[in-house]
Amino acid sequence: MSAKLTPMIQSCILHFGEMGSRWGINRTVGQMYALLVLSKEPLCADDMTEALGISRSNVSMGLKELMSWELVRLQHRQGERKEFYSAPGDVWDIAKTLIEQRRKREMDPTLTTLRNLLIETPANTEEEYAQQRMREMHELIEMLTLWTQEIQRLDSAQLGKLLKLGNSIGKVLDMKDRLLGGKKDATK
Amino acid sequence: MSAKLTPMIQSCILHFGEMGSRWGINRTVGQMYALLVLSKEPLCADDMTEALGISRSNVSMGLKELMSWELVRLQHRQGERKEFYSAPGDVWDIAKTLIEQRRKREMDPTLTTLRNLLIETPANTEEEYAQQRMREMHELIEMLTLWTQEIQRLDSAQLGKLLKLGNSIGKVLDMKDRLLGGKKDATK
DNA sequence: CTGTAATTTCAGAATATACTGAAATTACAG
DNA sequence: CTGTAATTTCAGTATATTCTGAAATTACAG
Repeated sequence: MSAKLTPMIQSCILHFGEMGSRWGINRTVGQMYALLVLSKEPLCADDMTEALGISRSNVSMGLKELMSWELVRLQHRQGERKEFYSAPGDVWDIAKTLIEQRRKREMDPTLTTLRNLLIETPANTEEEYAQQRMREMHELIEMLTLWTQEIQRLDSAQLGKLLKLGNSIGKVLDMKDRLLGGKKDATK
Repeated sequence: MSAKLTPMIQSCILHFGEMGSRWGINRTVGQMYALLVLSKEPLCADDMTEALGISRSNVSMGLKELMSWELVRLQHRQGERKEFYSAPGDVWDIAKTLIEQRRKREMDPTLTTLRNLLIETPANTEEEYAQQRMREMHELIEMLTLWTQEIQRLDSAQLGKLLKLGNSIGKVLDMKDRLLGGKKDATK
């Protein structure tokens, strides 16, 4: 990581690099994305090469990865071949994309696998039990999937209000409790 | 992966092994956990060694990992040195633990880092902009943290009702919209 | 205590992942 | 078209992770 990044920005980039490896994306890709998010202006591949001190080809592969996650916007400039990249201006958009992509990569394949195993007829008691567990997992993951879909509908203006209200999630869940026929009546 | 697992159970275990590597836990640990979840009876380390065809020491390290995630229960039997392991009987308990642990590993360190960077005084315009993004990220992650805490309060009985109602999450969010002063009135 | 059946640790081997530089390809200004 | 400035690909290398077997440690039945 070489030129012209201030210590503060460097620290942040390094941290997201480390975190990146705990998510599916690797360290370098994490760093690249942090760099993009923290930059006001779109960056070209060479900017990233220089800022992070990694090879040009590594940047190219990282960008490909970020594109496949739909986390970056591509921009051209008049009369220039060079391509410029930027992250969405709204962090909630970024978060929603991450949630959506992770759902696709982590939940969808599992739902498919479980469904296929659940249509088989259990051969013995063990399989009966195992299928029961699979059924529960399937049900749960399907619900989480629904959940993530609903989240996609929340735009950042709504989210902003939510934030302003403090812990209103708690209130929403309390409301849900009533909705679900908790012991108390609907007027609290 | 050797003895006595039926094809159906094998497939499921292999799948969760693959998925495991997309989460923080590695393939073997994923397989071990699937095996535990699908088994009615608690298993000892040797059972896992045999069922998955991996070394005894690998099982030992995997169990250590699963213990650190608090995903397994440890049981002893009268007059035996051997230890037996099992997964919680309720998949929602498992999911809640996963959510909680991932929060600890993925969000908490980031919140700390961001907080530390945000108390610094920006040295120039770039840092000002960068700090603004960091502030937004911090706010968002803090909210997600609150969210996960609320989720911990949901017990599986409540979740069961939720499932029965179909897509009631949508309804809950609609209700939230109204709560947040969406444009429409509260009667839909 | 003591013997032994169990678990844990750890250095080295196997495997998988990430990174690089050089060569191939592509896009477009002129 | 053509030349060139850019991006992409990929084989080889470097690095990191996972797995193993052997040795060390631990727990407890007797």
